[in-house]
Amino acid sequence: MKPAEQLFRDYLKSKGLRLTREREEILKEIMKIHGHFEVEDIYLRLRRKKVKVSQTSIYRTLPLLVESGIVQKTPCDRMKARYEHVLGHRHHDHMVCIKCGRIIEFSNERIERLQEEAGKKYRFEILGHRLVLSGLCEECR
Amino acid sequence: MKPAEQLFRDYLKSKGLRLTREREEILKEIMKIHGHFEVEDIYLRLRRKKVKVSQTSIYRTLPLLVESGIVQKTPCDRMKARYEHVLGHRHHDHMVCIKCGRIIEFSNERIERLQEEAGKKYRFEILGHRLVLSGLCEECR
DNA sequence: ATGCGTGCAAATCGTTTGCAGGTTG
DNA sequence: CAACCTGCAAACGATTTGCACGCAT
Repeated sequence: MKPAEQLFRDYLKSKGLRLTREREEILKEIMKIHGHFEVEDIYLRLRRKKVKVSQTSIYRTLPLLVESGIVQKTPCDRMKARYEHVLGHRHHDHMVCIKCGRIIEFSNERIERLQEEAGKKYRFEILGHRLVLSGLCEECR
Repeated sequence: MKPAEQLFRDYLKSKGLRLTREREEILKEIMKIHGHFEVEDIYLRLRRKKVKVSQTSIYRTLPLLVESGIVQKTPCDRMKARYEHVLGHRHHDHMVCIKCGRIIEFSNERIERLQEEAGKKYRFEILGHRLVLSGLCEECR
């Protein structure tokens, strides 16, 4: 069994919830997507494979996946929520184009280290962070 | 006349648009808010002062303010769009204690420079950024 | 058997749009 | 007058919720 599914199962059990076929299918599909996705993406991909899961179930499952640390909501300008799975993915930050909504992922080791330093300076224990650069992407500027 | 209003007037003129009473009131109110805001915030604040402006007008004015560089859309998780005015603000970042909610403002010149570098690497024009460290403050750890 | 889960359809919420009347140059 | 603006109400699209039935423990 894959770590993501194990994690999810443990999380659900700890909350007295169940790992149903639908939740399993949704998780499996999400783990196949490397990059951002929307609710509709999952729905269409599953439907294309004749896997029967309603959009409602996807909407209801996503918060559970976020809560269990497998999936993250990513920042966005648009109305539609975007997500990405986060297991086995190194941490990265985001640039969001305020014009077209494009999201560029990047990561910078030195920035991470400076954040740690800033934390120390204020005796603040950093448990997580989120850096978003907003601006114009190459095509929109 | 304040620079923001001048900027806006120039922008509008360049597009053949007009600086109406409504647009002026909206801009004035936005410039008073130091931090982020939502459409409804502006609406309620104006209404409380008996200034008559419809939500529709706010929705229609915000893109103009963004386009003219006075206001920025800030990335967000929620459904509601959030904005902030961007003129004449020194930038700072935040540490948020997840236990007591305390917010520590800090700024770090070297982090800013590294961000600029990262932007250049992707040919991304950075107009704003937002760094949030979440964790435990001195007293809560 | 007891709840939790499901899909559907209706409801909700933020935002956008069509329209009729008002204002500006 | 032509073009822009406004407020209202209706439309819209993403998400949430109420409900009746189904399924897991």
